[in-house]
Amino acid sequence: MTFSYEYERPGLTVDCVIFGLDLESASLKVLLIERDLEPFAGMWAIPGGFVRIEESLYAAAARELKEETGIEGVFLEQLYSFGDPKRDPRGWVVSVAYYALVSPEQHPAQAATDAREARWFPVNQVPRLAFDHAEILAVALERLRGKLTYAPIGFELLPQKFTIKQLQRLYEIVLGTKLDNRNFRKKIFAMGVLRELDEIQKGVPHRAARLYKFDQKKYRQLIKQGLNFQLQ
Amino acid sequence: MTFSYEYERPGLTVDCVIFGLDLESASLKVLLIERDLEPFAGMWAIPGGFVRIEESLYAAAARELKEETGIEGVFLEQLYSFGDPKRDPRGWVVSVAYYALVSPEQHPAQAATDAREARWFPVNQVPRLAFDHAEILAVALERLRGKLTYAPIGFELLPQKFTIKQLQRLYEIVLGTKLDNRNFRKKIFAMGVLRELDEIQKGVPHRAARLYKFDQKKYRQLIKQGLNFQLQ
DNA sequence: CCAAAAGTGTTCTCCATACACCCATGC
DNA sequence: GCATGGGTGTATGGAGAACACTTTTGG
Repeated sequence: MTFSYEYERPGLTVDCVIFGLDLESASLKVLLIERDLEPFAGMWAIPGGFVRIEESLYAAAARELKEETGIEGVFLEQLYSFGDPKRDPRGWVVSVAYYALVSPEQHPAQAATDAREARWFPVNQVPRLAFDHAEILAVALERLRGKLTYAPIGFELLPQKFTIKQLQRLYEIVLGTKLDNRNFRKKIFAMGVLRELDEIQKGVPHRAARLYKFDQKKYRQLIKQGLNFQLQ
Repeated sequence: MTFSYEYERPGLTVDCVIFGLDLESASLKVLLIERDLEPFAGMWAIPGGFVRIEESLYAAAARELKEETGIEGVFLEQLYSFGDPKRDPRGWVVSVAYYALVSPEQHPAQAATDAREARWFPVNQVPRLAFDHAEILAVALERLRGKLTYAPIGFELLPQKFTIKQLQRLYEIVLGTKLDNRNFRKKIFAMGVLRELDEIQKGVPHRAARLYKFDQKKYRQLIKQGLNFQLQ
């Protein structure tokens, strides 16, 4: 390794795959923006942009997320870096991809800086995407499905207060399986990471379900003790 | 996202955390190089270097691995990208870290381009490292331990032909646990990813153990069928 | 023949699964 | 009172964990 100025430098971007859960349509969605600028103007893409100097990768991802979609304060984790020399027609641009988990009702699609429009698409009905964004989305989906079974990140896709049935549907939708409600309840309660609230659902035309919260404190204690969250 | 030349560009490096298993000393080791150049000259570091234009990230990692240690043709996978603006005293340098798995007897430490020396260190006895390499190593270790339990990457750390006991020791060493040999055998055989060879160990002062090979074909069939490798 | 590691079965416990009915509420 | 989803218990099978002795080989 020698001094860096002897070497060509790539452009560096971050891209944020934003997942949201739509319980009504029972589908996992991804937030895309319609590009306003070349290259790929008019095409749909994962929101993202160039990293600024003196900015960490995480900070850049969080900034782009906010600038392009208005979303902030959500789960955001690095996914993978994409550096195929041909991935960007403008030249050598490496992208560090992140993925975010939000509950869409709290984050309606919102127009953005350099995009015409932002819109939620079901993950299995996305249009053709700019750059290598189809590949990035595929990697993100795989990560989400994998991580969901051994880490309690599912809660990030739900409102703070949720019913057990909603949590179960979340797993069914993302993993594409059917789960037995009795067994699911047993398992999720046995983990001891839910705090039962004194509230129930409002505005449903049938018996209202009890609401729960994810208990981060209890979860942290559990991992310290070496126990691991494992669903399915 | 606009044209890239409006933005500052970072230096881009790859770093390769190289893990090797030493069955004799029953320890997991990492291959480090002693830096010959500033910054951090004389200090130990993870091998790595700048990515060249027109080169994919994987290709850069594989090239650096070969140039700096002579190792090639081994398991090599992207780990994580590190972009803290202060991580390199020379300025803004982002690093995409990879990790490699090798069997050290097949890869004795070997001097390299811009290093004084290369040496294997037990992972819990590494010297102070240059840059943020201690953090990179920690992330790599965590990944290795995590992945070992659900993916058959352990074989990459052993010679092609190995005994069941060696495989068991591998898991014990990396995961830091003790395993029951009868249960371990049952489980590993039940997976059906080992091919029994007509050979036995040579040169041991006691009963020689049968040798096995990892059967990649069978493994691929199994994942196609949806079965998953799960140990512990 | 002795040291050292290889190799082998059984029991028990617990967790995952399968499965069907009553309950509470809004309309 | 009825439709709709909420909420509950039990029986069974299978996998993981615990556990100790015999076999083989080289020296």
